[in-house]
Amino acid sequence: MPQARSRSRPSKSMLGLDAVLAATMALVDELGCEAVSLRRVAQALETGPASLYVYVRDRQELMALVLDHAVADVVVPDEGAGDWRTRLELLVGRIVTALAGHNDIASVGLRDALPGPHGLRLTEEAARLLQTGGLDDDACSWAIDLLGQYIYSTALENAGDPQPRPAPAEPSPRADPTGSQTFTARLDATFRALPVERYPTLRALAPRLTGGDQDARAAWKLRVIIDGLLAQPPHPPTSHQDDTAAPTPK
Amino acid sequence: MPQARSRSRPSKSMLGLDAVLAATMALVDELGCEAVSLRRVAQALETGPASLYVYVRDRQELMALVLDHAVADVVVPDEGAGDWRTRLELLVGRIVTALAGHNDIASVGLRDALPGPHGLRLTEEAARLLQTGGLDDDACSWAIDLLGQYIYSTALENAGDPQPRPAPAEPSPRADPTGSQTFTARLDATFRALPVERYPTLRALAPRLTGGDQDARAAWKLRVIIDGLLAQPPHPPTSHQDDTAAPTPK
DNA sequence: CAGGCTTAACAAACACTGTTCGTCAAGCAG
DNA sequence: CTGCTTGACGAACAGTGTTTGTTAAGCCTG
Repeated sequence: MPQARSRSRPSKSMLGLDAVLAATMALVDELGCEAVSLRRVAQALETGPASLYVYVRDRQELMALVLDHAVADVVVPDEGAGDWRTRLELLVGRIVTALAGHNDIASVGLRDALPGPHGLRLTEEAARLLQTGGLDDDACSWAIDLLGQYIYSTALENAGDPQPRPAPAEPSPRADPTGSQTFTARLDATFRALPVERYPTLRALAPRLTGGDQDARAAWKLRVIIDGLLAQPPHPPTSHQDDTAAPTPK
Repeated sequence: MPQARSRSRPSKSMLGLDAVLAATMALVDELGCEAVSLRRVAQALETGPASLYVYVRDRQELMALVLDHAVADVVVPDEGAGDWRTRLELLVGRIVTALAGHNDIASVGLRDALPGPHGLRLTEEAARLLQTGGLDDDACSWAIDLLGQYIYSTALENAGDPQPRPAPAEPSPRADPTGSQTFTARLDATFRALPVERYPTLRALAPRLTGGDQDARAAWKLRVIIDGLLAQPPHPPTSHQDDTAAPTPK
């Protein structure tokens, strides 16, 4: 029996962790992760930066909580959605979409964020589906790792320009082409400007390297990964055979 | 004559871009990417922070140059190394090893860095090998994308603790288990501490999720990706068939 | 040689950043 | 009433990236 929590309602409105997360998420959507400072969050809540430390230990922890909050509404596909593979593709796709909808929040997951409760919920489901697919425990564990990398990388890639650039007061119409465009556009320009004699393959692929529908590309990459998982021998022999293509030259 | 100090030394002049990159790389190796500030780089070079802006437009550009510098010494496997697949696995493995050897420098590539000359050189070779393997242009382009995500994510994962934590003066012997260990160790602890009834699969996989040899894991993941690439139909029909497993519910 | 021009180097400053410390107001336990 | 906890917050600290203006040196032109 939990003792009735004294809802202390002092002078101010007890801003609460949820309000902090919501405000931070809004700022992430608008300005991008790096531009979100504790002072801006506090300002949006009409308080001082030190007040946030009641609910959060670090800026890192705040961003990790926001990252987890971003996937809170992802629902796992139920049994009627299809077989395990269809369900897994659906699940992963939903996670990517949820993350990509909040600017570059996925970059937090790529670096140093431990999975939060919602992330763990989705990870559990993904692992369960992989086991249903017949993967053994080792493949399952490493597949979870690989899928995590795919999810965060792809969400970040689909998130669009990570730096909306606060738009200086006078945006010169004939701006420097290397600084004003989208990241994808700059990458495209880089490939198209390559000298043909030194980079024949990349020049030939240049139109395709950055083009195409993002969702179709993401779905294709996910299909590649799952096909690759299914191509692994379901039961690797007891001894390691890692000398076939080990990337350790030393 | 206001100043006849010893500072104006001809030998002091011309610190050079290479010296800046070398100093930055050393600091990245020692402190990690985020802790590298322009002031620290300048201090290592015995100069002021503004001097760096002669060679570099941004901090971003500096880090991008360092990232490219990190793969400068990667040699592409020659024709005697084996077939295209063996050569590709060797090439990618070398890139991952080179990046992982410089702390969390790979995080720069995951975010916002355009490929530099050496990155382009290696990308060209990877694309060439993929074409040799029989992949069509679309698959080749998207495979380059996928391999890039794999390379940076895996290099970052293999780089070890991204925050060496400057070690406070009084490291309490009974330290908080959530703050003092390696990231991998904390992740491992997170999985092992999960309630069994809610996360049965993750709890069962917990020992394997974070364990194992990093190089073997990386090689396995790369094998999965290439197997998946080979499993794709070599010639997708002219029209898109992206409705089979598209992750866009809308 | 003088004069101009370019370049590298820097000091100082600006507008911020994350984080900590000390304090203050409110509610509750004794 | 006193204590004590909890949340809120002003002020400050030690940094941060970047800009600006000012030097000193080298180099080309005349």
